[in-house]
Amino acid sequence: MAATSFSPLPTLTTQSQPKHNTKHPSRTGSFRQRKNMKEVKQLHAQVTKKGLSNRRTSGITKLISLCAEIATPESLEYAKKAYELFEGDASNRVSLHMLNSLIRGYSAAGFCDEAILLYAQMVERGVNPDHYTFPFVLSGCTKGAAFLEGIQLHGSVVKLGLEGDLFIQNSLIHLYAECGEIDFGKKVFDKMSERNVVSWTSLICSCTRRDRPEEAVSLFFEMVEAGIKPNSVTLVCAISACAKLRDLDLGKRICAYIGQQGLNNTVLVNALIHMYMKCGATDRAKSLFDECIDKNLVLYNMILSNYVHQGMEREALAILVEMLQQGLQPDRVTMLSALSASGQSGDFAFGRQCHCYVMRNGLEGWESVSNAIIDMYANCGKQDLASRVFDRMSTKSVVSWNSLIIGFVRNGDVDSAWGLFNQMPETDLVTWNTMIGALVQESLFEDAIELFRVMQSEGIKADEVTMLSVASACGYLGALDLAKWTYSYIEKFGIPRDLKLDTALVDMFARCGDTKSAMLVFNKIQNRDVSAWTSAIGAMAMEGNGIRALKIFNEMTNQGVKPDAVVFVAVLTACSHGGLVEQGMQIFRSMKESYGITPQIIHYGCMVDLFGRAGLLSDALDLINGMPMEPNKVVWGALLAACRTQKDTQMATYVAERMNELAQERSGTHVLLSNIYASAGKWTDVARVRLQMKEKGLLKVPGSSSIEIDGVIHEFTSSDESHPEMTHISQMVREMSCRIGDSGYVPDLTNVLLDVDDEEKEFLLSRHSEKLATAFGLISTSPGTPIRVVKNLRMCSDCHSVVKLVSKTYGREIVVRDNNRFHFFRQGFCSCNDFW
DNA sequence: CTAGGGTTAG
Repeated sequence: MAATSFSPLPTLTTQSQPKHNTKHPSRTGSFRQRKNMKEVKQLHAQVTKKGLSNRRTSGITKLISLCAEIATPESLEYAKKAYELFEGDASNRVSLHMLNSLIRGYSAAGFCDEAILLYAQMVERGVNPDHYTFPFVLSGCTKGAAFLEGIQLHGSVVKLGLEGDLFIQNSLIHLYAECGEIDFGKKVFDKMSERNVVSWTSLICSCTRRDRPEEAVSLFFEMVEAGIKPNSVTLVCAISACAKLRDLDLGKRICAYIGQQGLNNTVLVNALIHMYMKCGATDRAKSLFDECIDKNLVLYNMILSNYVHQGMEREALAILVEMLQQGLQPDRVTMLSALSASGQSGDFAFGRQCHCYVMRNGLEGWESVSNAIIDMYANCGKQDLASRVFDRMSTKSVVSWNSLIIGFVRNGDVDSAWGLFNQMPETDLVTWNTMIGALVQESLFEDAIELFRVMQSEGIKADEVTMLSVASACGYLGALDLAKWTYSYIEKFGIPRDLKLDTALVDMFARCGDTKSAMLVFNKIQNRDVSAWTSAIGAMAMEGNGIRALKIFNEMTNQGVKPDAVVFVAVLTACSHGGLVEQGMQIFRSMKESYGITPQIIHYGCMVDLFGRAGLLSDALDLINGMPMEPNKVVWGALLAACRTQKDTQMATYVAERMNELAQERSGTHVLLSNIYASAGKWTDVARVRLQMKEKGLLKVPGSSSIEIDGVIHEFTSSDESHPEMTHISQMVREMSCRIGDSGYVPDLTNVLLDVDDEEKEFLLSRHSEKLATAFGLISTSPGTPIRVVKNLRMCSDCHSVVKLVSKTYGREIVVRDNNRFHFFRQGFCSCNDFW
């Protein structure tokens, strides 16, 4: 009797995606696959013809086996149809063989669910799986990380008395370990009476892949000690563990086991080259690469991604051209690098070509490729195209959402990013880091801290990227208590401190006026780069300690660290605040002469400031007139500020006229600059640019001062009455004026830039935000406590005199941070010696 | 007919 086989067989729906990055469900397929499909079609035609039943059966078996090997959705469709043609008893050995092959095919293609479904249907029909079935179906589970199904299958293995089978045990080890349950795998491993090289390799490989490379390496040596000889697969796993550890010496020790087999294994050579590249042994990697006779796609992809990671887009393009000349067809991994390179270099034309290639070759079904396209468009400033790609994606994960919101943030549209953030079905650490960073970028520092608190309450663990944003927010708020809390948070939760975070911490303490802590952190930094040195020099500049800033700068150059344009801004600012005119001029000259750095407009701005603060207005003007570029608002602004302190109205008028002649500066260039910083993760610099924009009036912002009381930040803007304690504060301001008036204080009305009568001027002056904040500080803290105020603009001379007198009259230490430096007031004197 | 390997987006 011709019993039909059980049906239905699993149907591949369009949503069905391989669970693991295996073979791609390509529309075109490779040459090899096309050739095989031809054979499949021939076999299929033979099989569908009527003929002798036993001949058909062997044809079907052969067909299914071939299709399983090809393992593409198309070939699997054929395999399924072929099985339906089988007319024998579903439970006989031949049928079992066919079903095993089918499961093997689905597993190999990464269709985990279908493999499991086939297995289930097999059992349902009373067909007993054998010792071939389990390795096949378990391999599918491994690719789909189907842990629970794996446990069930493990149970069936035991029930069928197959738990002693070496192949099945090895499959189970691998399954558990790949699901992140390495200890489950180890349990199986420990119970084995006999272990072969595959057993060990499975464990080693999983440790490497699950980010436990140290364990992988120690297992490798354990295995060698147990007398098992590593084969090329073992070596590949161990070597990639070394690549992850960036440990060249360990890598070399493992290479000793390569032995006579030499380097005739492509995968091994690829792994070695990768390891050398990751460990920084570029020359060794390059020579191995050049010696390679059969450079394959994976090798090219590897080199390509390495170049892209290092920001070497030109070299990346050269590699891409070379691989095309070799006749290799770029795959999705290639495209990930190519798209990332186009984004990095902002090459929209090339990026679009990449997008077209992806569409032509049906690679857009891979989510990672579509995400990379979103990144590319966002990096090229084409956020609308990025959104369109996002909208068209059939499946999108949290990564896709992240890519889109990061694009909005990068393109300066934080509102849209925020809107999406609230809509996201799922968030992860990157999402939160992006949004916190976005708020810092927008100079919404308190909101950034608040969002960080929300993130904690959601149970998401912060990492070094989070803390980078939080630290720079604390720094800009000048909130010392918050800064200290942030520092201990990092210590308490063992958040890894990389160079970037250390630098941000130096900056944070410096901006909170705690130079001691800043330098303590700085002194412990190993391998300081120029940014780290810059933050220390910046700390000195903020104190007005020009001498020490210069000392640190010299120390840096003596240690062989090459100065960049940014560090000179810090050094020149320090000279300016310290009144070191001669030294400043010398440094400025040395930029070009000794370091080959052409001064940019920002450096000229510093010099104008330097001359201006020292009262050398005509020198400042000469410098401006001799500048190789057109002076901008910043340069003129520095001189104007100097005119104000020097009370040189004639020159002030001249400067004001020049400023009015300037075309309205477009904020576009600033957004651009802040985006450049944002893309480099330099949130501190981003915030600085944003603040500069505000100060330059590109975004109009009134003078404001803030003070932190018990972890809460109170902000005052001039003449703002909204604070709940305003009545008390007003009383206090009046009291302050009276008491310091007795010590001879006379308001300096030239600080009011409005044309109003003197009484009104005096009132406006008394409402300057730093006075309000100081008054609030006096009310809210117990006698003797230092008061710390942060002001967003330069302190006016009247407030400066008032705070000096208040510090004496009330016996308080008062610290005011203005937009570029600190003033420490004590006993009627200020650390700046009235020069700022 | 069975198990283990190299590249992979924010």
